[in-house]
Amino acid sequence: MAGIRDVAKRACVGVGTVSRMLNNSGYVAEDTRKKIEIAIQELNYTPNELARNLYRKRTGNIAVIVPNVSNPFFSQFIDYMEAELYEMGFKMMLCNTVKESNAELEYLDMLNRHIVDGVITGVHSLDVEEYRKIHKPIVALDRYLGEHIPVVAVNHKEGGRIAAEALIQNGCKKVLHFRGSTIVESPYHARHFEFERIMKEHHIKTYPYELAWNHFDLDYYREAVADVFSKGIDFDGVFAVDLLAIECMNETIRRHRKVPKDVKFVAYDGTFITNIVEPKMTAVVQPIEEMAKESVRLLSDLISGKEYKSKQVVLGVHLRKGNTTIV
Amino acid sequence: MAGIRDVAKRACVGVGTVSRMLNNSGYVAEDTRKKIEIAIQELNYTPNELARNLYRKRTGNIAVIVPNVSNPFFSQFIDYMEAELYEMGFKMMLCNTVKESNAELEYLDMLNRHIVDGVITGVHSLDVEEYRKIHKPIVALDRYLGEHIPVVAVNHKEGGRIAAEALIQNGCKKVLHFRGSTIVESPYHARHFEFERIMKEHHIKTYPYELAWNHFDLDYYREAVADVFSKGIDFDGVFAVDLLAIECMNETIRRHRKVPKDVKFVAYDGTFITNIVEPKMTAVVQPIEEMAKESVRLLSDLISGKEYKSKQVVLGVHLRKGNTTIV
DNA sequence: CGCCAGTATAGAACCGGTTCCACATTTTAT
DNA sequence: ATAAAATGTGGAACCGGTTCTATACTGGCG
Repeated sequence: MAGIRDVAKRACVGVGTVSRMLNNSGYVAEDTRKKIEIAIQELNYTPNELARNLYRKRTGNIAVIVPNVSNPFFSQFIDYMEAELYEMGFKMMLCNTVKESNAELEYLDMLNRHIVDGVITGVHSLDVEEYRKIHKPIVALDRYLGEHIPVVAVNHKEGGRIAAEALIQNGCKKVLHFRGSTIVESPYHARHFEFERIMKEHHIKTYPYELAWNHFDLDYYREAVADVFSKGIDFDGVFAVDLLAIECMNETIRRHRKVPKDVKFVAYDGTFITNIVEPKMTAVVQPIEEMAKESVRLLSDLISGKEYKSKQVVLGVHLRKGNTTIV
Repeated sequence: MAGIRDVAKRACVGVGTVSRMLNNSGYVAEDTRKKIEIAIQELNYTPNELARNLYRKRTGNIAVIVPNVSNPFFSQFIDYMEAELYEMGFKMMLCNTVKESNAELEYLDMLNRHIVDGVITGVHSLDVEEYRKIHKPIVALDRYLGEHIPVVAVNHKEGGRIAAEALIQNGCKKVLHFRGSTIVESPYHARHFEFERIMKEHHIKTYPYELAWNHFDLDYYREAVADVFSKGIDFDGVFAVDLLAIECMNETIRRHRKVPKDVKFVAYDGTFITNIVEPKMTAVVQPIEEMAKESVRLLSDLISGKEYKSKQVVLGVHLRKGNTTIV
């Protein structure tokens, strides 16, 4: 593999001159430039980014840590993320962490080892204390990791309110409410809290069903739905995350109850899967693209050492009406 | 940031000794080891992987190029991929290419620039000629790129046969057949070819509908379905990839035709979305996990320069019966 | 005419690791 | 006892870039 010294020798110039020409920095005479170009052509030379990065102390890589890419919420997030990072000249390193709990720590260590320039973390597993020690470019997705780490979050309280209001307007009286585990600390509790509060305010009965903290898969959701039905709970409205809401609706239909006539559904997340079921699901939509955009913005500000204005970005959610609610 | 020379100085040893200790290579006396360990602790030293990689001429990064991660087939593939690569000590660089056509070329150039050690490509866009020039570790997913590039493919012919037989056994007489673009050269044509052949053999009418080569998104599929219905095509069976089959089924249901009574559906891919629609979709299931495993195996053989046995891996598919077919 | 700013270049030093070579000391084998 | 082998170590050279310093030549201006 030809190196810059080979090019320099061939073009009868110094290595510095070749480097200056490649980077368009400093003076290079026009005919010198020509000579070097020819030498590069002849030797089929490509600069070694590794050597470059060693000197510059940066890699252009960003690690994005998520629990599970198969989940549509995360796959859409990753999709937008890659586009945003590409736009800013970064490459995306994707890290799944469901498999092992110490993987998160290992990935964070990549910051010290100069493998990545920054990390965007969307997982809720590691002890927050671990992050307190790290003073490197990190952005958290929907999770508080201490004052020094910026957060991109959604307005969960508003999300809970919107969902509650939708079900109330549809005349629901007995609402099945699947909620995230209270074991983990997360901003999303606000959504369930607000939902319950408003329901109580309107004297509407709810059946809160608490889910396990570490399961997001179809099989688990199916079990939860079976559990609910086996208990013979009678409901006319459901609030749950996309996949679970869908499973619940399918079971409802299989039991010959009409949607939305007998039972109304409001999903939370609003990923594409709420649009591929029949009837289309009414959903509180998270602004996934915005979340990706803001994450990248905050992170690149951190990396370039720029003074960023807001350490905390809270994005709004909105209701997308489908056909699982009537009004 | 402390470097290896700082550690050496602090521990009163040579840099070579520190390096040997860190890599467990060569001789290091027990008490020297202790001294160095203490120095590392005190300085909070972490080796710079960039410098290491420069010398070793490897990065431990693999680029995985897919058209679109949001697509469940690719998101599941990526999910398995990451796990496999992690297992082998690699990090995964994820590259989406739908956005720009020259992105693929740019990502391939990362091989020359020593940003990645290998590439696994699951896209069908670039001119095959481009690949012929590159003699670096590349594995193709379901695509022939010349003799020197190993391929992981599925047995599409078998897939086409299985789908055809399923629809025939269900008594379909007029089958709507969505097929991939014939512009790109790909092994998947075998599936459509075999499907059509068997249908013709059984004197069953088909409506082949050719899709654009570079669209895999819901909106495009929706358009295609609308197009078919607007043409008033009359069908009692459908063969299409997951998402498209689902869209088509939903539209069928919306037009008050019964599934599977009036129309039968067989999807191709069998990702999780075929299991979350009602009725569950009968599908020809691709062995996504195997594909990921084999891709990584082939690639790591290429990287380590090992003589690999099979340049071409063909994996089997199977039918998973859902409720969009009767028998 | 002499001085200075601008243009142009070569090559040494550096980034932070790894490996290799030279050399010293200890252990084992003959 | 002594050669040979094993153990242990320091530091130079190297990986392939970038930047900095030193040096030289040019042209414009007082």
